[in-house]
Amino acid sequence: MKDITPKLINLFKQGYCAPQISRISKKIKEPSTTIHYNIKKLEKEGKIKSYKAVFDYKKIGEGHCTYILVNLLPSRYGSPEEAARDIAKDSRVESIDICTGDYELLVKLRTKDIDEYYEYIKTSVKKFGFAKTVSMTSLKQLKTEFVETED
Amino acid sequence: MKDITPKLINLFKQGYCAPQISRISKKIKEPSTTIHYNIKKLEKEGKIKSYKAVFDYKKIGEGHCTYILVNLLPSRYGSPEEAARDIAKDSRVESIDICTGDYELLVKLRTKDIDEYYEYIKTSVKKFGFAKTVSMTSLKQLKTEFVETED
DNA sequence: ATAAATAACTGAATAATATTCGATAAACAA
DNA sequence: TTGTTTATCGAATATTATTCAGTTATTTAT
Repeated sequence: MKDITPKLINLFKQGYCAPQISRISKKIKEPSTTIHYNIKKLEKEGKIKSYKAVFDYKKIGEGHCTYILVNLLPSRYGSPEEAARDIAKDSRVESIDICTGDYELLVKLRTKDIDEYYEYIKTSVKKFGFAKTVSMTSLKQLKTEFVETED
Repeated sequence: MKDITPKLINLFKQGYCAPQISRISKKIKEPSTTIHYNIKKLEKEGKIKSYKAVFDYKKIGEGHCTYILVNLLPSRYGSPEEAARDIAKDSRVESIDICTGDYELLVKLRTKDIDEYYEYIKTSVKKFGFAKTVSMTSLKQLKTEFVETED
């Protein structure tokens, strides 16, 4: 057996999906060629960046999700943006924002479990120069799990 | 001219996309029927929930993004989950998590501009019984749930 | 360890879908 | 107005997904 599942998940995180023109055509009752024309236009304008899969993260072994508010040591990087670019390289970092307020960065981290999360914090404090962090672990994600099923 | 664009964006937020089996087949050099079989399996297991488009939110007029940490009035709802379900109904709420820490909810809000954001806060404090909120407006998104941002 | 049952893989055929093309119509600019 | 660009859309073509059936691999039961 060749376990291609991890490869598929990885590709779907990058994209490798496409719009369903004929289904959209039926839904909004316009010719499929018109739908096609309009979608290509959205893509050319850069309004649509890609198409990707939505996962049930628990089921793919990435169930632990934590939002980390970060204060950076002023000494380590020239700017929060520079730090953020470095932090973003880790594939477990799902998103990273530079924000207003008491904390410069908001890092959304997905790990297998709390142990992997703890290990991440420990190494990152050193590696990136986190001066102070506040962690908010997600107990339940309501909106990302929402998928409409009516046709 | 029939402006289909808003309809398309709305549908793409729900799904209306599909995996590109033949492209994946070429990429990882496995027969397309094998790819097909494995993807269907992932779908049946619920590991993949749907396929969606990824937008450039600035370009589609949803450029203002704020993370709102929320304390709820204990009186209004029976549980934070109940409140979250109500809050999630607003299409401008991109995600909502029930979290550990000082604030029960983390709401990710996408609006056109700061004025719409302010209007949202004003009405939500009353409507959902927000006792206390802390707002972190995203100045720059280095990485989103979906794709890395290059600009 | 062996047999039976189940799950996974795959090529060939078919069904469904996207894309191209050319013609028309609508919107826009000078 | 007139010319120019943008948008719509049906018919033909190209590409892609899906089904099916045979095979192999893996797991389960005896």
